[in-house]
Amino acid sequence: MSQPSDKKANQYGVTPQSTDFNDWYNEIVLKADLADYSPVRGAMVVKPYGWALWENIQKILDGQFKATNHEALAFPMFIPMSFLQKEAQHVEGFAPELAVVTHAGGELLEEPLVVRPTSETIIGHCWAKWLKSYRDLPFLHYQWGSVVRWELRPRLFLRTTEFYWHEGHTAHSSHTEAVEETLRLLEIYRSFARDYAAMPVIAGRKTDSERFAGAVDTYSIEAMMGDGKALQAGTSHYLGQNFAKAFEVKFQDENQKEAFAHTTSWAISTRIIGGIIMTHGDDKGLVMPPRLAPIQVVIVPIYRKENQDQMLEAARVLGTELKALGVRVKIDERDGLTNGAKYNYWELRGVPYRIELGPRDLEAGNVVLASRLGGEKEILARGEAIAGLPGKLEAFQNALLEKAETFRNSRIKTADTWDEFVDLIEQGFFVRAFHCGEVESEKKIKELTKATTRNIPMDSEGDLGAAEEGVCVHTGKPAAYGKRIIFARAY
RNA sequence: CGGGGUGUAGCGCAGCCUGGUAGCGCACUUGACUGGGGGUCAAGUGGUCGUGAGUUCAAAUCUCGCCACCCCGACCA
Repeated sequence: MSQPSDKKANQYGVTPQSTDFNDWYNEIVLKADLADYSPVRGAMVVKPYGWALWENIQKILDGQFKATNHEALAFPMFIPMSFLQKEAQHVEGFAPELAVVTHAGGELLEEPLVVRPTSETIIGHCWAKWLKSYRDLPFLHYQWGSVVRWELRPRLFLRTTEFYWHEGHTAHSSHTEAVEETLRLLEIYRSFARDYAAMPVIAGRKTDSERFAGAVDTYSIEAMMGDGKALQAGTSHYLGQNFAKAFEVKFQDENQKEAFAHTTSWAISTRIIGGIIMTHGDDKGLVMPPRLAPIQVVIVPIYRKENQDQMLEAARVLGTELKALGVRVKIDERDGLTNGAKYNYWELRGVPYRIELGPRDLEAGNVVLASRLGGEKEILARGEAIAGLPGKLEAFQNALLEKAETFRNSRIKTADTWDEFVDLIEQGFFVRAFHCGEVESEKKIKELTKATTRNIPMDSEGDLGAAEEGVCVHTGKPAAYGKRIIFARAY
């Protein structure tokens, strides 16, 4: 662990966000014990604390999938190379980043196997076998697993060679139903990000150039990181009949006619952990949203040698009472560290609340409560503190969301002229602007400003999605989409 | 692949110019003292100096090749 003597590090041993946001991010991930580098470039090791966070994310999302009648299953990680080639856009999109197995069992394989970059193709293949009648539909499937994309510039959590996710795949008899499904998942993602990760996101449809390889429409939730850059935190795709036609996913409909299924796919990956870090983290380290935090409250017993056993025991009893209320508690029983070192240790790891329990408190029947969001430490009567903690955790959750929302709202601006647009992007804002919808123009904008279209906000996004007419901020042509869209530099 | 940079203990670095057989801080181990915001003292563990070759009595240090990693750009959940 680096010390305050490090060149760029602050008193907490971390490069401040304002000095270098990227360095800050990398250091936090490593020092907070979320992940580590592996011997393979770009492939990360997720450490227990990071995985515990991911497990909490999985639990919530998995519950929501099941509540909407989806079924979990598992497809293999190896896909015949020829499958990828069946959907033209798809192979074009993924070819550069495929990892391919050419040898197995000591022999050259007749057909190379792709390590799945995503599973639309192999699932399409299987569905074709399973689907006979409209009565079989819909297929509402999803799987938890990992996929491999040979990225050129990996970053812990944000862009790793192998990453963990769930991928949902559904097949429907009608266009309408498939589109409903696509939007249903977008809403599940939006509310998950907001209500659990405390990340305010903009739900919207992607423009042509940002669409998933092989999709008819791609929807995303876009979050704003602490440096103003955008992070695509989840996607939901309406695939139309593209994959159904490539894999002959067809059935006999009510009118005894042969029809192709309409399919969707959707995903949230471990990337969202990077999003949580960069949305809430500060110069002391992580700040975990309580609803996802592996540890919600840490108890630091304060003692001297002569009362060590007594204080540890008191801490354990307190911990047990909190656990009984459903609070995720950790007791820091490590000896030989000063209290200050422990405080910093848990603050770096973003634990929302810390209870200090010392001899004076024990005698007076009090505890000291400190919030990761700062402010004065509170001295509370023991019983009151215990009973009040679940409520405080909720309040903490809300405060985090509010903080993130205030920050985000202050960094979304509207531009009507090109000069304005460039200036705002340069300053790191999300920019609402009209666009003509031409892919060439999007490319040019990216070249000139490094900004891309994030999405076309849904009508439900309030002012951000309000209907409005205007002319393209880049070409001056009439605007497409009937509203302003979001531009930003992105991860 | 293009541009830049770095490889010396787990991490961060010094030593290299001017060759003489490796050092500092943190971490780690042991003990004592300490203990309400990153403690003190003492004693320790840990390195074929990225790799191969060359020059030399002698190479972390000089020469040449190779490799790896990091940062910036194109790609992306």
